[in-house]
Amino acid sequence: MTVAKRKTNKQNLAAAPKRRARPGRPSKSEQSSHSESSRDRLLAVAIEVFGKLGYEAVSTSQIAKQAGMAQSMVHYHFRTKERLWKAAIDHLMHDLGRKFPIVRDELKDLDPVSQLKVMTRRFIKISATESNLARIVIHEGTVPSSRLRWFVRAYLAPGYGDFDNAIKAGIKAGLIKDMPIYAISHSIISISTYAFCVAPLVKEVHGVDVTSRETINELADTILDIIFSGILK
Amino acid sequence: MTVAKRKTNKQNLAAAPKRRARPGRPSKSEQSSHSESSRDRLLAVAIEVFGKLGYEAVSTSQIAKQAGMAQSMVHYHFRTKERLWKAAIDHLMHDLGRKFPIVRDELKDLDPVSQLKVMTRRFIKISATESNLARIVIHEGTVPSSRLRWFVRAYLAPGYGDFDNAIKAGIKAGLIKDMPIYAISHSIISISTYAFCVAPLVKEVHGVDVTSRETINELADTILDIIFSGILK
DNA sequence: ATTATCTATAGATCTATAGATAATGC
DNA sequence: ATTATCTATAGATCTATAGATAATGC
Repeated sequence: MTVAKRKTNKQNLAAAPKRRARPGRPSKSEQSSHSESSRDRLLAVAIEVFGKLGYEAVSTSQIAKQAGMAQSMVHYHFRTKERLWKAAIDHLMHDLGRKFPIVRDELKDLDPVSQLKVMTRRFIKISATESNLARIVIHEGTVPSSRLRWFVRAYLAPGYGDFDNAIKAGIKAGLIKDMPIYAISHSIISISTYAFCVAPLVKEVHGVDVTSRETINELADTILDIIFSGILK
Repeated sequence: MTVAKRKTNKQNLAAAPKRRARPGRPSKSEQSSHSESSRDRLLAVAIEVFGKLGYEAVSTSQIAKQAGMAQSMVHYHFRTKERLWKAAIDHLMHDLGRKFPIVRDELKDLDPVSQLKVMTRRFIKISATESNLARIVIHEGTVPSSRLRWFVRAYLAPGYGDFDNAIKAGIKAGLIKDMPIYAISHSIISISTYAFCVAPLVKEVHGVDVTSRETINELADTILDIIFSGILK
């Protein structure tokens, strides 16, 4: 019975660091050759591949292999695949919070519309430079699950809340049209993330590389313009 | 060695029809008890679950089970999982073409902006009632693959082309701002699909059910308004 | 003793094929 | 003979655990 070699989707998403193929705790000199701890490398790879392929489609072997260690290390550090996923999200959100520091305080003196503009441009930049967040949100958002509920409670609801509040204030101040708030925030968020999420699709359809600096700026300008004043002249 | 029962994501996405658990070609009377042929049932289930979970995350057993037949029937009808995926896309696109008939001819007499408005509203309605298309696009769009290239060539490029052309004409006529065309079409498409794609997320965050008729209409009105004239008063 | 690594393996599940079985259609 | 179904199975892969091994740190 000849069985065709099973093709899985392990298409070299990143180069794996050389694996030390012998058991036992590594010596300090060995450790320092990787700047990151193995736990951190697992997290970094997890964020990448969970974003690209989604939770179910990724195996712990793939992750370990790309991080350059044995599959069992995933379970040594995180016990289960699900806990690895949660730890990866925590790591990602903490990281983003550090790289793109928090919103509201420094914007206090601006009117709500100016606040919203700053927030939107910042959000576009985040989506462009860290598209894994938006990808993970979309992968998880299509099906109800305990992971989704946890993610929403822990991170997404507060994030949406910032946008919702600015929009609400803008409507109250008579600056923004009186439209349903959820519809406005989802519009802003979708338009700010989509193209970066499906970068390979955009490349395929329009030949545009949305990861290049100039394209990101061009897209950001266009998106801001559309959101606030539409495409009509 | 006690191994925890493996939890896969087979959370009853739909009720399976009762399976006839005996071999041999079914008699005609048996056949007519299902209105659809087993091939069509497989396609319908495939569209649903590939949309929800993505290609890799779905197994042929899950699909067969939900369609109420043995796993091997997938291979009898489609030979491989990949061919099932392609057949499902073909079926879906053909179906949509039938339900939402083609664009350009009947719109010839309108100015480009009016054309674009009609196209956008139609696209929103498609996304709302058949969210599997948008979901599959997003699942496939995040990673380059042969499936993505095929999908773009066969269906997506022509679809985007319609929008691109209307936008181009609008810019030429001086009605639409001179912004990059790809940026405008991706903006329209993202804003028209996102909320329906991540319906469970919207439900979780804002408590809004985007599958209800009134919400769909409300969202469509808001989206059209934003795209063409922005959120500012 | 603790920590961090590896190899080996259990038991479930995955895709695909082989082969039995029963109805249809010529 | 052809078509449409099923059961059984091969061989790969998946998650998780057990247990060996080697370095660190007390």
